[in-house]
Formats: sequence, C-alpha cells, structure tokens
Amino acid sequence: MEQAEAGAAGSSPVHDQVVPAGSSSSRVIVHLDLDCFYAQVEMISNPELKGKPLGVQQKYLVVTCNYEARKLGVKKLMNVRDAKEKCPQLVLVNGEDLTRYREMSYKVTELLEEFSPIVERLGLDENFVDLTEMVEKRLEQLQSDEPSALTVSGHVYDNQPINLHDILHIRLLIGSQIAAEMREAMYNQLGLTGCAGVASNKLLAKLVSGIFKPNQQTLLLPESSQDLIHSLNHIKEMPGIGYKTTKRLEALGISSVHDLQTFSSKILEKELGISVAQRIQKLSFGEDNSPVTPSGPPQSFSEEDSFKCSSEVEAKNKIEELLASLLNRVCQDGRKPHTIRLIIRRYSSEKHYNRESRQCPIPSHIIQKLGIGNYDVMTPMVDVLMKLFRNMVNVKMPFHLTLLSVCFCNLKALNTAKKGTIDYYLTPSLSTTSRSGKHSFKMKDTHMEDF
DNA sequence: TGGGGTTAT
DNA sequence: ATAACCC
Repeated sequence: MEQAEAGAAGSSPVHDQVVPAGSSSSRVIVHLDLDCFYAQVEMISNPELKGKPLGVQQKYLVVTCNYEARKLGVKKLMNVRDAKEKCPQLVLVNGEDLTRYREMSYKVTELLEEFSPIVERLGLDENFVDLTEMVEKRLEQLQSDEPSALTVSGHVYDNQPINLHDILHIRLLIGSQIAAEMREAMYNQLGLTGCAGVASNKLLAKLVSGIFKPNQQTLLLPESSQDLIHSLNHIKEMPGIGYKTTKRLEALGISSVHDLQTFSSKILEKELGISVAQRIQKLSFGEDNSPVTPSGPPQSFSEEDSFKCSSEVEAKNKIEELLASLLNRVCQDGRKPHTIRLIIRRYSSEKHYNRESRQCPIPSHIIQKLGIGNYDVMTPMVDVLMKLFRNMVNVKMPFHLTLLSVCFCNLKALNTAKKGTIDYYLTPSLSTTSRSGKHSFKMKDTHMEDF
C-alpha cells in the first residue's frame, strides 16, 4: 500500500549497517487486535446480520458492536436503553455465553503459532507475537535484488521515512510484512479482520496497533516512539497503568505522560513501591522489556453469572448450572483441575470492586472421574462448593449477592507421574502401553493419590 | 458496567 | 485470599 523501494542493487543495504549487527538485542514485536471481535463472530454465525448495525448484549449492556452501529453513535459498554435511543434500528444478540468466542479466539492464536510459537494472548481478541527470530531468518534468506523485497506493508506512524541503511528499520519493515501475512491468513482461513501494530516492544506495538482502525496495520520506527507516547492525553491510557494507579498518580499531581517522565523517581518509589514505580516510569518513556510470554493452554476455567441471589436454594441452582458448563469445558481440555474456587459478589451500595472467594483442593476421588462421565462428579462437587459457600455466607442471616462464579484451576496434565517415582510404575498409561491420544486413558480404579 | 482472564503479594 | 492489571 505505501512507500519504500529497495536501494541500489550493487551494495545491499541489508549488509550496510548503521547499527552493529547481532549485538543489538532489539526485538520485533507485533500486536494483533481483532476488530469488534464478538460482533464479527456473530456475523459469521449469522450472515444476515452483516450490513446491519449490530450490538452484542450481556445483561443490560452492549459490550461491543460492529462499525455500522458505531457510525450511528453506539459505544462499547453502553447501556442498552441509551444504545436503543441513539440507534433504534440496532440489532442485539445475546453474548453472555462465551463458548463460540472462546473457540474462535483459540483458532486465531493457533494460526499465529504456526508463524512463531511465541504467542501471548491478552483477553480473547488480542495477541502478541515475538517476530525477532522470524525476521532474522528472512534477513539471512534475503538476496536483495528484487525490489519488492524491502517494501513496508501498511502504514508507518507519522509517515516517518524508512532508512534502508538502518538495520533496525529493515527488521521492523520485515516485521510489517509478516504482520500483513498474519492478517491475510486470519481473513482467508477464519474470515476475521483485525489491526496490527509492529514495534520494538509490547507497549509500543500495542499503542501503535490502534492508530489506523478497522482492519489496518501500522509500523512504528524508533525515532517516532516519543511522539507516540506523548500523543496519549492522559496516563490512564498507558497499558499497565490501571484504575488504582491512575488515582494514586493523580493524587501526586501526575496526569500526563510528561508529568510521569519528569517526576522524582525516589518519591514515586516511596509512594507506589519500587516495583510498580520503576516499571511505570519506564513505560512513560516507551520502554518495556517484558517478554512475549507464550500463553499455552489456559491456567484456569471459570463461569460466572451476575444475578440477584438471596437464598441458599438459588445459589445451589446457579452453582449447578455453572458447574455443568465447566465440566464440559474441562472434559474437552483433557487436563484435570486440582483446585476449585467459589467467588461471590455481595450487594453493597458503595465499594467499587468487591468480590470474595474460597478455594479448596478437589478431592482425589473426584478428580479421577473427571475425564469420562461427568455425571457422578456433579453431586459431590456441588457438595464441596456449597461448603465453600456456607463458609463465606452465613445462610442463617439474610444476604444479598449479585454474582456467583465457579473456577477450576491448578490444572495438571492428566497425571504428573515422573520417571523413577513410584507413581510412574503404578500408572498403566506411562510405564507400559502407548501414551498417544488424550482419549486412550482408562485407569479406572487406580488411586494414585493414596500414596 | 459483563464475563471472562493473568500475575504479584 | 486478595489486589492489581488486561480485554
């Protein structure tokens, strides 16, 4: 789409470096961000919705909407009544069940993992990929007499010119080409559109991905990084500085990125602790050395529902409903959770974030039955959860809850028996026959945990 | 604000 | 177990 032609054929710019070669620890990171993800999934499920203003509803909120709806004034997290008032033609679909979104989300991550295994998920609709190694490989392969080989893909932030003699520019340019290939693959294989940002770290990649908005990509060159971070109007827009930290910074008179850059490090460390202080002050300069951490399979599964609950019977019914869904999910995953947690939210007029939880190990005899028929496990699990419930809520007194959530965590890969341990030789699937598929286990009555 | 997730303390 | 962060 845009600029940058290859240099003169004679002296390859790739090997004519301004910056020393491999010594540079500079990275190439891409941030990919699907456009209004839930709405896209809904339009794929039901193509008749395409072209119409569409909102995805959870309870009384429009949590996201397509661009048709945005043009008509609907915003994310808008009240349904306000949205309908702004846009009476708005079509609403219920998005409280995340199953299809979650499935599509993992298809995206898996597609990206084919490019490079270093993929970090952020929510259901964003991914970071560390492209550094891929870019190095393409640079080695590059016999640069073909002019299209060094053309940037997509936008360049601030329209900054690319210097083909600067190896950092070249590497990022290659990154932009890979990002374009990723977006093409997402569209061709999954029918999804999204934005991408390419930069030298996660913070900058994430900030720059949102510059050109639906279905476009932007490359940030190092010389423009200060302009990018100073384009933020307030420190609350900095990823990594959340609600609480923003309030504490404002109390110190810090509201702009420049304020944070120039504020006394010593005082900041005393106010926020050395860890947070040093991290966010680096962020204010656009510095972020946090690695792209491969997410792998999820660390936890949870199901929640916000609703009014003031009796033990209501709680039990909801817990059974949440648990049934969770058991299906955990069954599909193949791993087994070893811990279960119950989370509640109590009704209280003030108090911003109030949630309480109790957790306990899942009894081993229940864990064993988890793989196959989840029928026997329902009743004992509900019993465990109701004990946790009564531990938090005095059911002899009136109570008023507004949310219940059940979480499975501490997931282990079937069994963690290691070679040389007694478990190893007592576990049929390990010491003797194949350990091929996740459907092949049937160690029905082996109570390994009893050792 | 929903219905999820993560890591650090 | 909670608190902070992210979507």
